[in-house]
Parts: sequence; C-alpha cells; structure tokens
Amino acid sequence: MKSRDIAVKAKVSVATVSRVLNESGLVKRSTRTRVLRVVRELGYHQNLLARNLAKGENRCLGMVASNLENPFFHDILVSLESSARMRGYEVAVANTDYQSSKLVSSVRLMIGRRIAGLALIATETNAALFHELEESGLPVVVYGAGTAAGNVSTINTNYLNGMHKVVKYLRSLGHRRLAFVCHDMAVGSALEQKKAFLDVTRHFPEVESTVVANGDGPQGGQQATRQLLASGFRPTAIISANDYMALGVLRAVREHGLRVPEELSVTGHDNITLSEFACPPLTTIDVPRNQIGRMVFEALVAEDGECQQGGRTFLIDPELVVRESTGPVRPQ
Amino acid sequence: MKSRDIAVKAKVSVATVSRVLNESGLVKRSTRTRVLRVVRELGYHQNLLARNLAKGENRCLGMVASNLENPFFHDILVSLESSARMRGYEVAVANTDYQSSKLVSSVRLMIGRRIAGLALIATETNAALFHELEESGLPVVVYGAGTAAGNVSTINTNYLNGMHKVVKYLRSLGHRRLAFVCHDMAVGSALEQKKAFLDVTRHFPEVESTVVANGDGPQGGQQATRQLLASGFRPTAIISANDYMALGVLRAVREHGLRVPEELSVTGHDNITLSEFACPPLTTIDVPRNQIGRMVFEALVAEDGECQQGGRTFLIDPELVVRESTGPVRPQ
DNA sequence: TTGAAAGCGGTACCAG
DNA sequence: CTGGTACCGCTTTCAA
Repeated sequence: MKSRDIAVKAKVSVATVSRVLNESGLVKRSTRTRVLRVVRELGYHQNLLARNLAKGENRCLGMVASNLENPFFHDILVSLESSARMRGYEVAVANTDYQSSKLVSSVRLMIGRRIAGLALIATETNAALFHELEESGLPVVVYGAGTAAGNVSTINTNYLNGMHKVVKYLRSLGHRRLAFVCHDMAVGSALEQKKAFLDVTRHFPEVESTVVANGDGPQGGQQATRQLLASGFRPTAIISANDYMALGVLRAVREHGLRVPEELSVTGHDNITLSEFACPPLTTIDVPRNQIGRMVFEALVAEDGECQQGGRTFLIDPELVVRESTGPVRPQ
Repeated sequence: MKSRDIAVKAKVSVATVSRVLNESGLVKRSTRTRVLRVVRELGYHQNLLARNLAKGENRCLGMVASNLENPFFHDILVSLESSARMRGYEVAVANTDYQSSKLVSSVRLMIGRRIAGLALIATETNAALFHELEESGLPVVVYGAGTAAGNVSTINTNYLNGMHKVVKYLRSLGHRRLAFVCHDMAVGSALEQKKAFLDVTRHFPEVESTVVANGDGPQGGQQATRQLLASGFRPTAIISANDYMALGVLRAVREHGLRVPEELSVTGHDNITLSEFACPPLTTIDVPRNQIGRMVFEALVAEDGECQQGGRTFLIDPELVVRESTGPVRPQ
C-alpha cells in the first residue's frame, strides 16, 4: 500500500495526500476529510523509510549502552526518551554487552540509519571509532570518556569527588581496611572509577585497601566478593562500583555468614531504585540519571531543533546517600 | 556522502559500488579493492533508509513491551535479540509504560518502518489495534493475550497451572490465609493471572484470600503490601504477581516488623535473576524467558527466512522453584 | 565485468 | 487549493 493508492481512491494527487498527512500546506477541508477517510478505510501507514529519505532528516536519536540490564543505564534511556518524545524525536537503542565489536557494529548501524545524534553511554571504548565519529560531524555525546571537541560533547561524573565522600565517611566510622569491587573492564569510565579509588585511598595512608573485579551485575558482585573473602584480606567495608553489583556483594557477604553493617559495611554507587530495596538498604552515591538523560538530549539537539554544533562538557558532582548498609566498626 | 561520491572517486558506476557493498553480482577483484579503499578513505556508510526502501525489505523485528524496566521483559528482549542477530535481523524496541496510547503509537511507528514482524509483549491491549494488525498481514506474535489466527501467533504462560502449584505448595505448609499482590491493570495477562488466583483458591474452600493491586515494580509491591497489612486481613502468605513487585513486598513486610518466612511467607513469579538475590531468596514460579524469546523469533520468521504465515500457539508450563522466602506456618 | 536507467514511496517546488 | 514532477540514495534488471 502506497500513497498513490490513497491518491487514486480519493481522487487527488499524491502531493495532496502528502500535504494532509503532514499537515503542511493548505488543503480544502472537504478534500482533507476525504483523504483521511480513505486512509482509515484502507488502513494505510506511511512508509517512514521513504519519508525520511525524501525529507533528508530523521528525527531519531541513537543511544548505545554497555548493559541495559543495569538499571543505571536503563534509567538514562528512559529519561532521554522522555526528553526526546517531548520534542518529537524517538530514540533507537542498542546494547553492547561490554563488547567493543558490538559497539562498533551498533554505531555503524545507527549512522546508516542517519540518526540525528548519537549517545554513547558505554564503558568500553574504541579509539578508531571515536576518530571516525569526530570526522563524521554527527552530534555525539559520550558519557564517562574522552574529551569534548568539535561535534562531540562529554558528560562525566566526578568519580574522584564521589569516592572521596565515601572514603571520608567510612573513615569517620572507623574503617581502615577497604575493598573495592568493580567491573573487570579496564577501560573507559570503569577505569576512571578504579583510579579514583586508588587515588583517594592514597590520601589516607592509614588505610589498607584492595581491588577485586568481575562482571557487571549481581552475579559479578557476588563472585568478586567470594573471591575477596577467600583471599585472606579481611575488609571492614566494601565499596562497590555500582549498586547493581552491590546487590550481589550483599548476598555474598550474607552467605559468608557476616552481618551487614554490624560486621561488614557495604556501599554502592548510582542510587538506583533497587538500592533502596536491597537488604539492608544501600548507602550509596547518587548519580542523577534523569539529569544525565536531559543533558544527553541537550547536547544532541539544540534549542531550535537543529543539530547541536559545539562540543560541550557536563560534569556531575554526585552526593552521598547514607542508608543502612554502613555502620561503625566494632571491636572484634 | 552517497554512493555516487564513492563511484566518482573510484571511477566506477553506482551500480558497481552497490555490488561490492552487497557482495552481490560479480566484480573484478581489482575494482572491488579500489572501491573498498575509497569507502574506507571517505568513511562512507550506506544509507540504510534508501537501501531498505529500494530492496523493499527490512530485516528488522519490532518488540513492544509494557515495561522494560522489569527484568522479565528485558530478558525476553535479550533472548529475542540474540536469536534475531544470529539470522541477520535486528530488533527495534519500544516501551509502553502500560499505556494503551503508547502501545498504539509505537505499533504504528513500527509498521511505518516496515518491520518484518512484530512482537507484542505487553500486558495492556487494544481491540482496534489488534484488528488493524490482523488486517495488515504483518506477522505478529502476542504474549499473554488473544488467540492465534491468520498472521498472529500467541504465546501463553499457563498461569492456572503455575498458580495451582504455588497454592498447593503453600497449603502443604499449612497456609490458609493468602493474599495476592498484582498490577492494577485489569487487562490482558494481568487479568489472566488474577483470574487464575481466584479460580485456584476457589478449589480450596478452607482458604481465605484477598487481592490487592498497585503499579508494577518494587514501589508498587511495597505500596500494595502496606495497604494489605493495614487492611486488617492478616495473611500467612503473600503471592506476588511477579518477582519484581515481590522485591517491594519483601521490603514492606520487613518494614512492618515481620520476618520472612518465619512470620509470613512470600512468593514471586517469573524467576528473574534478581529473585535469587532477594533477601531472603524468593520462592517463585519459573517462566523461561529465553525460551519465550526464541519462540517469538520462530513465530515471526520462518525457517527459510521468509515471513511466517500461519498463526501458531505456544503454551508454557511453568515450574515451581522453592527457595527461602517460604516456610511452614508457625503457631502464633 | 560493468554502466545506464527504471523504480522504491515519499516530499516539495513550481505552475495553474 | 491542487497537480505535475524532479529528486532522496540505493538496488536491480537489461545491454553492452
């Protein structure tokens, strides 16, 4: 079914059909209703491929994320979608599962689709791809990596600051043996976060620390923690790279027979909704996903609806949220 | 940038460029490499809008779900994506947030995109839309609602059976006062599930029961449970419509000062990954999302890669998974 | 092995 | 207000 069919049945030209469907140009009321009736009768749906090709624009943004299963990424998507929807854009998503190859193929696919802007909310990176993106002129915003330039904007969380708040807080509770549980991806924002932990602990010479890594998610957190608790190092507090992993950390700690926070404190990062439903509710670092989603949209689409030009830089300063998974060190 | 540009720079025709990019037709080795070099040099990406328009096919499936934040839906998406990818398809997703209006607009958008098949994994329904879909001839598969016919297949979970297993199990532990916590959407699969609860409890005349509803997710489960515990009815076991809500149920029970399972048993439904990380780990009904994802793909795309024709029916018989959130009733 | 040209289903400009 | 028509960028015969 094509606009021609509608045109014939409604005894008008395709141009007119196009006009009524796009509410562009003037059309006599009677012809408009006639066309619309035929459209309804025939159950016609415009071919958006043709439409976008002809118009040369595609009001669609792309977002590629490392792991949409992690509510952190998902929340950003939801927020971005809502901003986008409000301005007549839709957003196409792709998951990379932390694989660089999927990152590349997803991005290529999106470029092929002629999206109006691209959000890279991924932990992993790919230098060649980034270069390609810079060349392309496509508005791009990347979270947690790289530097703003030309068409690419960046949004970063101040991990150093967040980590400092956590460690200072734990120190105030008397903790001196800290463990950091993080992803095993030694790139992008995961790396930043790990560096932040190392940097901050260095400033507290009395603190002993260790790092243990595994996959993202509860299972990853659980595995890493099992490993940690079996290692001989006996932390009084575990700092998790994100809340989603922390869920697994809590489980592993419990299964080891340790009570939280009486015998071991645990902190998360991101303040996802689930962190409040953890047991006990997680002390964490709040990273405002809503705000990030809005920033992404702003970075990609200018006020006037045109594509954004200059590369902008956004920095997020996260806050500490104290709940029940942390407490003072008790003498053994 | 267009294929014309490549053609000019490589001193060939656009037809040839098309041939090498699609590996269709024969091309002399030397020209092929020349074209590919130019493509790389110029960082050219095919315009997929034009390509799909010209080819008249779009190897892309659509999935619209009620709430991708609920890991149940998300797992189905992941599974479908993996099946699709293996056969050269991609999948476009849309979220409806349980709103019928979003359902309709998302589906229309997908039809406009000329997707090859559509999966409706949504709780809510819309009669007019379903009718429209039947007319369209587009391969459709719907989860948890409607009946197979023509181009539409259905996948259903045998809620009755699952519910029977749960109630029988709880009865064997001595429970006689049961509460069912579910979504407040009185349509589609949510309705089926509620009916299943009502039907099954009717078969156990000694059982007292009540139903309380709220939004999906932990907050919904929490709210509903607060309401329940304040109502005066004092259940010995709470059956949650899904694990994601159950997370909130557990929290509300805990915050009410009741211990699970000693003072109150809780069950979930779906067996999402998180159910194992709940505190205590949830007794639940396993609904195999992987299998559902594969079924969806099978229902949409035939073996030979053609569109599927006949409407098929799949029925899933879920299993009980006993963990630590349920226990025998203790004398008060 | 390659090129020319007719679509694919729309949009948008120009006449009338 | 409405119709005719030249594209949009790519695929696919048909000839050469």
